[in-house]
Amino acid sequence: MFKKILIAEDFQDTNKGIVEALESRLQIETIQEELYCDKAYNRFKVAHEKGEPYELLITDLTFSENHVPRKLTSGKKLIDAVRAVDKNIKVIVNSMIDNPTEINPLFSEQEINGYVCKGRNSLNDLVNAIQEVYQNRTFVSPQLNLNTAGSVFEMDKYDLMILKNLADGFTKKEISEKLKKQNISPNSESTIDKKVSKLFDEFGAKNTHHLIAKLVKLGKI
Amino acid sequence: MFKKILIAEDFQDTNKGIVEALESRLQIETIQEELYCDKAYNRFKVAHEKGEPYELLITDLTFSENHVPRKLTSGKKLIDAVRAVDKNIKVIVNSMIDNPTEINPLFSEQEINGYVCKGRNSLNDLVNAIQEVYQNRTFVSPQLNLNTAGSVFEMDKYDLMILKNLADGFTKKEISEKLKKQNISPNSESTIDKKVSKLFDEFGAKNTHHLIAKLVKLGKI
DNA sequence: TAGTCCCTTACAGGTATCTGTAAGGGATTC
DNA sequence: GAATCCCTTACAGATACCTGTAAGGGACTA
Repeated sequence: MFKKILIAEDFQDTNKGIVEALESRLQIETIQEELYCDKAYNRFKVAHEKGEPYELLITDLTFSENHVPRKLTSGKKLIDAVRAVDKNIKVIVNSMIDNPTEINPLFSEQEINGYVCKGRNSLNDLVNAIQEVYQNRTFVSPQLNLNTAGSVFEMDKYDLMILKNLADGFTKKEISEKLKKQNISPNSESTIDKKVSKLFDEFGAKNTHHLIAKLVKLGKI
Repeated sequence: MFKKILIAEDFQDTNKGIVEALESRLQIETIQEELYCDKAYNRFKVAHEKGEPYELLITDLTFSENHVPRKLTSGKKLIDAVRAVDKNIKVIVNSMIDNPTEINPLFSEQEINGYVCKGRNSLNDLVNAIQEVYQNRTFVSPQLNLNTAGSVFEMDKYDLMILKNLADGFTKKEISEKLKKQNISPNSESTIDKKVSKLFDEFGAKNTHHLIAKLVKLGKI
């Protein structure tokens, strides 16, 4: 089993819950917790330089702001920083995000080893994840179905781009002109009209205001 | 000090972190944790009927869905249900929400006794909150400044209502008619036009799509 | 080759949004 | 009372959105 684990999680209650669970359920010599990405990174780096590196990083993705100035503002940045020093360190992300479009890039781009979605079973999932990752396997909380990322529930990139532009205040005419400049087709205002109207049906929206509000709430925009 | 405390929190790691902290820092005979509102309510009711009531409820506001069918779907509903049985039970809300417009009604309408905002100091805040509430005082996490609720950064209720209706797909004409039916003034389409246009400036939005997207992202709608 | 299907596009008409002007009313000040 | 300020409202014109129709083209099939 891992001998040294580093935990980065800004919610104090969650942080303590994880430490307590790991101490009681796994045989790990050193479990170190930090509330800030920067502090976690410093601790990791010092240990690495002393030749006593951490073998596993467990980190949240979002870290709230407060008065303390920060260099590393998110779990993603922490992972990048840590991997730049030690590209072999194992990483498990522990977050409340359950959107496959956000989680998949963590595996494909940042090559994390496990993803645990916070919830009613997350401590059990986390223990399982640690054991799986220790065996060089990846782990994903079972309630997540990452395979559905490209399924019928996912909007295609084109539709998403249109909606993002609308949400950013561009008119359909402006979007049409943008597309023409970039030689992206289709690009007529009429087609954009129709694409958006189709999304009304798919998402049960009455108009564009409604659709945008829904999609932002769903985290798709 | 309280003898019986009931905790409702759906994140297992957070849940355990709270229990562990309270057990180690406060002298409380019974600390009962539940992951579901319904289960928490049942446990509360049984204890009440047996004449061994819980004296304090600590609850989150949001509880994620899963396959388990639920009657009580949020902390707010749990509080209402519990207070309907025992109007004297003390309630502390422990949530990550930091928006005064959402928190203030908890005090004014649901008459909660304390609010702890999850974060890097939330376990310490929670311990303080329990001690304050035990002394019949209210407690709010110090990083929250609920007094700013009506300040320049907060939108007034009227504007918010208009934007919510727009985000729900109603046209300004429909909103105007709604207001007239409810005898709420002002209610002309023209005034609504102007209110929204003013918000464009305040929030740096180009049009209504942009404004709605921004406000949803800010959690105000 | 002809027929079919689907996507793209243009266009038109109706509706909704956005902006500006102007008129009226209440509150305050002088 | 008169002047001023602010808010509400009506109205008008320009722009943007939404829907429907129709024409054209590419892909596929018979």
